[in-house]
Amino acid sequence: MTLHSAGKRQRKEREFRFRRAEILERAEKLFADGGFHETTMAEIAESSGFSIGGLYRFFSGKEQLYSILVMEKVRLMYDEIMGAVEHEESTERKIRALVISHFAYVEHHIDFYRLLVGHESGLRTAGLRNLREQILDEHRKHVARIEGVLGEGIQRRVLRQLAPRSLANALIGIIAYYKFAWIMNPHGESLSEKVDDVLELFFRGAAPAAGIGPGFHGPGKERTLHQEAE
Amino acid sequence: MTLHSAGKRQRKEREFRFRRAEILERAEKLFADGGFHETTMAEIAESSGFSIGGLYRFFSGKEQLYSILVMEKVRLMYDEIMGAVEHEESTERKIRALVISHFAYVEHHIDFYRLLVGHESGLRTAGLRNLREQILDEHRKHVARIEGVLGEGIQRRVLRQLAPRSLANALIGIIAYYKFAWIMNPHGESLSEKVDDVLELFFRGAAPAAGIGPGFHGPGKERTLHQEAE
Amino acid sequence: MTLHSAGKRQRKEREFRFRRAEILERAEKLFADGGFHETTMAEIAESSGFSIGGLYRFFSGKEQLYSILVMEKVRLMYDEIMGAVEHEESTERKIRALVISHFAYVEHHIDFYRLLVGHESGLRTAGLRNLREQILDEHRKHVARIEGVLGEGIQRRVLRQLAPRSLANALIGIIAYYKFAWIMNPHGESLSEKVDDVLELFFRGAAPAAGIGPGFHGPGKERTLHQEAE
Amino acid sequence: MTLHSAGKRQRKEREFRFRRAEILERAEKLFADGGFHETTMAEIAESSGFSIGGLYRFFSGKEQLYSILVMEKVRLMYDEIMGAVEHEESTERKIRALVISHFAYVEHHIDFYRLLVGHESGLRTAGLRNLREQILDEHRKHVARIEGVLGEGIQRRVLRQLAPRSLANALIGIIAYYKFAWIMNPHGESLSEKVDDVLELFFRGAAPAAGIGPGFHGPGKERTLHQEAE
DNA sequence: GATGAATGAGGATTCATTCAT
DNA sequence: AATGAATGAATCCTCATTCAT
Repeated sequence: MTLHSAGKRQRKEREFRFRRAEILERAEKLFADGGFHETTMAEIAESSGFSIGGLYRFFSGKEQLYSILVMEKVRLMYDEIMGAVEHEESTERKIRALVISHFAYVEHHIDFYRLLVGHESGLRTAGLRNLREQILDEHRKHVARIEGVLGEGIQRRVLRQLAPRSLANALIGIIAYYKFAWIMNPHGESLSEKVDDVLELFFRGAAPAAGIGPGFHGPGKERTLHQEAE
Repeated sequence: MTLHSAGKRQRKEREFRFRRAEILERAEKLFADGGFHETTMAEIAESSGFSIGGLYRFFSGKEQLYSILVMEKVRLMYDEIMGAVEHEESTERKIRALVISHFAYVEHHIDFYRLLVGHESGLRTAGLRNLREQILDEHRKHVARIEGVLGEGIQRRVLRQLAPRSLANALIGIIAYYKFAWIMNPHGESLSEKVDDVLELFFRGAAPAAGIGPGFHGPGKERTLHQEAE
Repeated sequence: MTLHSAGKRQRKEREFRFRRAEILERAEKLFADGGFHETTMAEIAESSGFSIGGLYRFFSGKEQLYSILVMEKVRLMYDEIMGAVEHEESTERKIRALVISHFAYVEHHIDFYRLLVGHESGLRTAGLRNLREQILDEHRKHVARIEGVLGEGIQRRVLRQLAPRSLANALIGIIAYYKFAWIMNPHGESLSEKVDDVLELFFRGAAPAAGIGPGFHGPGKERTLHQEAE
Repeated sequence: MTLHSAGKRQRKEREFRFRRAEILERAEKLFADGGFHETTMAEIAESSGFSIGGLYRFFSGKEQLYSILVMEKVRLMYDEIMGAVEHEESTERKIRALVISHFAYVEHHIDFYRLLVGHESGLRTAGLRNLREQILDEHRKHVARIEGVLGEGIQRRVLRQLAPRSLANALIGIIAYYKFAWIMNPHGESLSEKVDDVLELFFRGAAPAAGIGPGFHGPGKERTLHQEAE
């Protein structure tokens, strides 16, 4: 009977998780469409096939539901992205994997991205202020890991001798804006096609290659900023 | 008497504008702290020294107040930024001016930036959906102007023969993320110091200059992506 | 100078009355269109060309304005109607004059009638409860005067030996409903054309004349109610 | 279980209707006392033993509550009245039944009558303008049915060859005013006692029967209007 | 006297959360 | 365990009235 109860409990447990996940999935869509305040517990209940009271068996309240939803997804997202990165060896392949997986994630989780982009970060209640901090923490960890990759690349002389933080800012910024632009505009083209674009710009920058063009000026700021003046 | 009344009306008019601006300023701070929904008209009234009813002489409602606040500031922001750009002649100075003025604007309008970053874009009501579209429109216009600058740079051979849109995405992305990172982190360092960082990364990219290092491979993707593998 | 001031005061007085009347006239239209609550002091001010504060020189508040408006008009109405009646000598001419002047008054004061018909009589505040009583009082006086006319008619054997109150109820009811029907329906036909209709029905009733038709049954209820059964 | 749930649902349904009716009943009293605007949702909630929010399970808002209240009652009223009429065969009995049931309805639904008499018909909002039209529509239907009865009476030679509309106006007018007078005055006497009064006046009019009195003049307006002058 | 800006009480409505069934 | 009816605090907005200018 111990075995039996154990099995029963396990099944219950599994079922519990399953239902919880289902609620989160439906809520994700609703929050993405309407934002936190515009979405009501009644709508979430309706949409997920539960009763209003039933939701409270899985979550202690609306804020917790929202926080858990966002945090779970944020962690999954960064894990998935960094997982792809860690499978690679060379710095360049890592960076390429980073861009690819970032883009793939948006493309496959549009609702979550819309939710995240539309997330009102200045929320006043304690629970949601906390959420904001947690999201930022995860983001910071993500940045740190990227800095690690880039720092390694610098040591390997694949990247220039700049502050890893600066390189990370640029890389993340370019990736983030491509994602934003894609989300905000009519999705004619796939984001995945832009991977090479991003890599090209991140690695080689916007200026024509040295030695080509009016003359060679050596690396550095001076060249970059005054080249045209000549 | 005409003169007298005219003067009076002008004074009233000026005072009206002044008070309205004052309300907006206070509201900006509150919205930045708490978001749209968490901020009440009563708080705005309290904070700006008006009665609740008084606010309605200046704005037809909370949504209008918020929308006007955001749109006025967004337009001012882009105008100020692009104004600085247009004073420059060379492409490189234009781009440098763009970065500088972007950064300066954030530094001088922290509250507004926090508001904009925390702006919940998934708001359901007609008025706020409209606001979202207007913000995006202004943003698109801004991007288009930057594309113009970059397109010119391409013609002048100061920038590589890439799609202006791609260059713009990269530049805006890097700028935006620097701003975001600065807003979100303890503001030890000034953002203005980072201008050269951004320019360096945007123009020259993350890879070491060609012709320096293990060998020269000519420009192009191949080099960029496989250099390390060698 | 006494004379002078007296003249001045008189002029002021006249002007005061004139302005007051003008306000009431404009307010009448607004109240007729929108009812008491839907009409704001600001609208009345706007419509009558006064400032909001200015209205309070003539009336101590909205309820008083409304009450005065209604009571003055109600009294004028009944006075005008009964004035026409009193000019007549014979009972029948008096009754005819009553109908005519009732109808004429509606036709010439549609706004006021709409106001009166739309008047919410169950108002809770002391001032408006009082108004309701006053209107009823005037109405009762009007009914009493009509009863007087009708009582006289009974004595003169021009009217049947019924209770004057009953005759009055019938007459007033018929008149009132004609007015109501006319106000509520597309005003194709003029109400004045209906005067003879009303008189015919009031005097002679709906049943065919005795002695004409299947047989004579003598006056009285029996005939009226069982005639058809035969 | 189907049976069980079905029973349960039915019980719920019945209870829902019951509570809804209870709210309407209490609201009727309050609206009758204070009119639409003076009555607050809080009062209705208090009076009917619900919480404020609870009312919104039954009605989508105050206007809907009011509209439903009025329309349901208006329809019931006319149905009940005309139901009594339709049970009769002869025109005279029909008319008598009409008067009786009109009077009975007022006597048994004083609150509703007060509400209807005090109903402010000039309400500005869309919902209440609509209500006004609906009330008028029902009234028009009622008038049309009465015209039908009277038209039939004309064909049966029980009523004079006048326009059915005119006869209807007179009958309805007399009935309505008796009701109004009764509602507005201290209710010493019962309205039902007045039925014969009304019928006598409607059928035979106010003038003495022809052939009785100073002389016989034959039927027609001339007699009616100039009799006294002779 | 005249103005109209300012006040703020008051009311309809929403919705997260609870809890009796 | 599950339900969903009930609660009532919280919020936006209106507008009669006042009063400084």
